This record gives sequence, C-alpha cells and structure tokens, in this order.
Amino acid sequence: MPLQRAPMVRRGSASIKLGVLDARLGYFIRRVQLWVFQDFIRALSGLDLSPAQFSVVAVVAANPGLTQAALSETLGIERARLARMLHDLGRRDITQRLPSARDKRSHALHLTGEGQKLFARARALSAKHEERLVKRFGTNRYNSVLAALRDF
Amino acid sequence: MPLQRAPMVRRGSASIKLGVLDARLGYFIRRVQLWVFQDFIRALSGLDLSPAQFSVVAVVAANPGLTQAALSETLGIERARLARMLHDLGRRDITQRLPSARDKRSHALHLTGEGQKLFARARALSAKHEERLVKRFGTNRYNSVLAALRDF
DNA sequence: TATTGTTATACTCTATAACTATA
DNA sequence: TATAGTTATAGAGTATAACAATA
Repeated sequence: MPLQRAPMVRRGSASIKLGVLDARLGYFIRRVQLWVFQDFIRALSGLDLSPAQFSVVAVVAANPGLTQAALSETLGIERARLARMLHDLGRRDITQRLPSARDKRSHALHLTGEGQKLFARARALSAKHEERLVKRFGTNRYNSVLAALRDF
Repeated sequence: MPLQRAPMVRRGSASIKLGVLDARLGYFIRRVQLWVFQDFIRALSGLDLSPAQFSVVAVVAANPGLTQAALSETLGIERARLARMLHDLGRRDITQRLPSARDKRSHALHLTGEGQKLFARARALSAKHEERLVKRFGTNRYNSVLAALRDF
C-alpha cells in the first residue's frame, strides 16, 4: 500500500506578524481564555457541565441558601440568564430553589443530594484540568498570573 | 427637603465565598477578559470597531496581501465568520479583497486608504486603553502577565 | 481529492424590556 | 417605588455542513 501524502497542515505560518496586537494584553487574554475553557469543557464532558454551570454550582455549594440576585452579582451572570440556568439545573436534579423565610420574593438556593455528588466529581475533574495549567505555565508563572488576575 | 434613602446597592456582599473557584485560573481569566474587552469597546466606540474587527484590521495592516485562510488560522476566527466580517468591513471601505495572482481561489487582503486612516486612529485609541491596563496592573505585573500569556 | 471562500443553519451567550409578586 | 424572579426577543459569537470554483 503506497503512503498517503500527508495533508497540508501549515502548522507555523511563521511569517505572519501580529503587528500591534503583539502589544495588546486583551488579545492574549482572549486566546488563553479560549484554550482554558476548551480544556475545561473537555475535562468535564462526561458530566455535561459548562464553565458557567460549574461556577454556579461551586458558589451555591460554598454559600447554601444564597439568593439568585446575590449569585448573579457575584458571578456577573445576568439575572435573566441565571433563571434559565437554574431552571435547567433544577430539571436535572442538581440545584433546588427553596422558599425564603425572610423575603417571599426570593429563593434560597441549595444543591440536592445528587448535586453534591456531581459537584464532588466535577471538582476532582476540574482539579486535573488545573494541574495541566500549572504544568503548562510552570508553577511560578501560574502562581503569579493567578495572583495578578485575582487582585485585578 | 428630606434626605432620600440611599438605594440598596450591596456593593461588597463580602460574605459570599467563591469556594473552589478561588483556585481556578479560568474563572479569573474570564472575569478579567470581560473587563478588558468592555474597556476596549468603550475606547473605540467612536470608530465602531469590535475587538475582533480590530484584530483583523491590525493583522491585515501588518501583512498586506495575506489570504483569508492564513488570517483565519492566525487569529483563530472561523473561515465562515471571517467571510462575513470581511464582507462588512469591505462595505465600510476599510478592507479590500484583490484577486490573488498565484491562486485564483484565494484573495489578497489589503486595507483601503480609508482603512489605513481608521487603523491609525484605532491604534492610538487602543494605546490609551492599554495604558489604563498598565496603570491598573502596575507596570511590573502588567509586563509579567503579558509575557506569560504571550508565551502560553 | 483537497483547499478557498461563501452561504445557511443551529446553538449559546449577552443585553434588554416587560411582566408578577412581593417589599 | 424598588427589588426578586421570570419570560421573551434580538444581537453577537461559535460550530457545522454543503456548495462552487480552483488546485
């Protein structure tokens, strides 16, 4: 059987210059953010949890009983979108909305028993993802970038 | 006139914990990326150029004559989306697609005269945006974060 | 056969407004 | 009057597939 000719992959295209983009932090932040999210999605693909859904579950787990408004403000997710997300997570028996004693308008958010199990697995899978990031950056660089972005 | 009661702003909500998110780089990258893009969009609002459009114009300016496929691969923008973007930028007399001499399938991308003027202004406005980032991070942190993300 | 560029479709995310029930 | 939550809609961005022209 003859060898197939390798498809033209054009890996480097090294001659193409970024121009002024090479001095724009936003460009590199965006590229790295896309890479990180793709790796995260792959890491949690078995659980069918998006980065945004994971962030919701994580904050509810750390603050049982908080309201949707507080969650929305903490994560910067629009209230309207959060309502749909919680509807979906509720259908999947991950989160639940209990009536609030103090304010009948608001809900107290909790994880269900199933939600807690799912979160434990998601947390472990996301920790492996995080280890990949540490390796890719190197420990020192990872720590300094995390600290810089956290303080921003 | 009696003082109006200040609206409940709930600035800090300091009691809400991030939980495991506090050890996830992707969360902070996403938050900072959103802030940076919003500041960029505000900075260039007078020119009506999105970050993605700016990146296209910048790379065409730095590599006159390159093809859409090369541009697509460099910036990680889908060919399908890039076709629509260039259609729009062409309608606005910013970019132009000239026939390629060597390959009749492909186009050679260039800025128009108007496109070059627009790019000069966009570059200046984006430089002011970048200065805000430098101030916000501090020069040392800015430089180390930029280097780390660029090398990623 | 594979690549370039185009069109079309579907899905997600974002932004906004309008609505209800409570406060 | 303002807030909590919901629903609906429109606009971007992303991911695919299919297609014509060319290699």
